[in-house]
Amino acid sequence: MAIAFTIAKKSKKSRARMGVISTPHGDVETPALVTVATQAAVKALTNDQAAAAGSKLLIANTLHLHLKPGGTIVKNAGGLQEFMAWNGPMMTDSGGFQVFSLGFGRDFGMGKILKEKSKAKIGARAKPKLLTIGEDGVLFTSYLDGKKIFMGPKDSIRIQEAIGADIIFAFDECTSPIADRAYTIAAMERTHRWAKVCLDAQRTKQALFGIVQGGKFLDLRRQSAKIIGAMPFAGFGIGGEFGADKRTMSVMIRAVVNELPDEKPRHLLGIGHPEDIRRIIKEGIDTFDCTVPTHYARHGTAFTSRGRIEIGKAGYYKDRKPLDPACECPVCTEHSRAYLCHLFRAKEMTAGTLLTMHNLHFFNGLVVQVRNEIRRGKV
RNA sequence: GUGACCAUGGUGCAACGGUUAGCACAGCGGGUUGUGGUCCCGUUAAUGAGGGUUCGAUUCCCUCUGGUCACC
Repeated sequence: MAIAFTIAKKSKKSRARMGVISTPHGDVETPALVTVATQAAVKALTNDQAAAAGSKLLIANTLHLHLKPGGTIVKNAGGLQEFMAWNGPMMTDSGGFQVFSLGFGRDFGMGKILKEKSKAKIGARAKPKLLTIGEDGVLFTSYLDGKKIFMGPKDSIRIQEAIGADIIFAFDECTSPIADRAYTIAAMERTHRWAKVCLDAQRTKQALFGIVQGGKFLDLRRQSAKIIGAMPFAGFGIGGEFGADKRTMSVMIRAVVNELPDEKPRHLLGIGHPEDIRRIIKEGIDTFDCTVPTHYARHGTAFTSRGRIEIGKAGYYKDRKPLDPACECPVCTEHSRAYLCHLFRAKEMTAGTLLTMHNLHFFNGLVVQVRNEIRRGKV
């Protein structure tokens, strides 16, 4: 394996642990937030800005980079890190989430976490329009030019090998939150078969993580974790949805973590609102990625120690305080809410940049705080 | 001074002699958890003033007020 995972301390109060993931591109202290850089860029930021905000480990996306510019371009540029000049560790997500997000997600305007009000309209047997899922993989319709793109587990691994991140993920099917038990079982079992194909296909020394599925069904989650956890992966991702509320999420993660080998890193895919961070770390999650700090920033939401701020509200025109008086990030030390409000309403790109810098600083700070609490035996 | 054209939410436009006057932006509220890079949903808000024709006028006519353009 090209990465090593060292656990420095296990909590006595929870399943939390702290440690270090060592990669050819440097070390990452865990627990860690993985900053999303889908298209080989943290949207709105330069690499230096992302690093200054405390981001150590980035995750790019295989399907997106495959569509543009293509794995070969990245490979010929010297690999992902060389290509984007990021001097640190990186992951690539396999494209499995896009089976959902470009399918059901797009067709029904749905996130992977189901909100009560969207439930009614969608038939349980509805099929996404832009893709077809088969035993060997998924036929995507490119959102860029309408071309049909086939991607199966072997293709995803080939592409991730070309892209060359330190940690790569098995190709899975992220099911929609409305999927019924029968469909979830079929998709889960297919994901398990694909996991085996990914392991067999791999030719590089990159760390390959398997992905646990099983949707909102606790027994399926256990089953999936047991099967995937027994495979010789370097680490594990936990994907899909986790039920209706935060407590259910904890229960599901706990059930999965209990089945996974203790000595290998566990990555929670796509979860991480501020209020989730301590909760998921306590269940034994080592790394997690989330678009919330960056995505919300570009839509005008700043996260602060005192809650969310919608910086576009006209009232902030007159507010000369920083976003978060308790924050020491460059945005909070230099800029007022009034200025940020103006930038956002004037649609200046800088608004997205500054809010992203702040949000990442805030989220990374929360993780550091929890890490320190583990160190001091408080979590 | 004369003539033409115009006057519709905060702004820019649309509509028709007939029940709830449409759209965009702005405003306000909400959403956005393995990112399709400024998005999605909801909501507030208007026929310049006065008279006339008509069953009924934002629409047609007159006057006034205000504006734009042209001419003297």
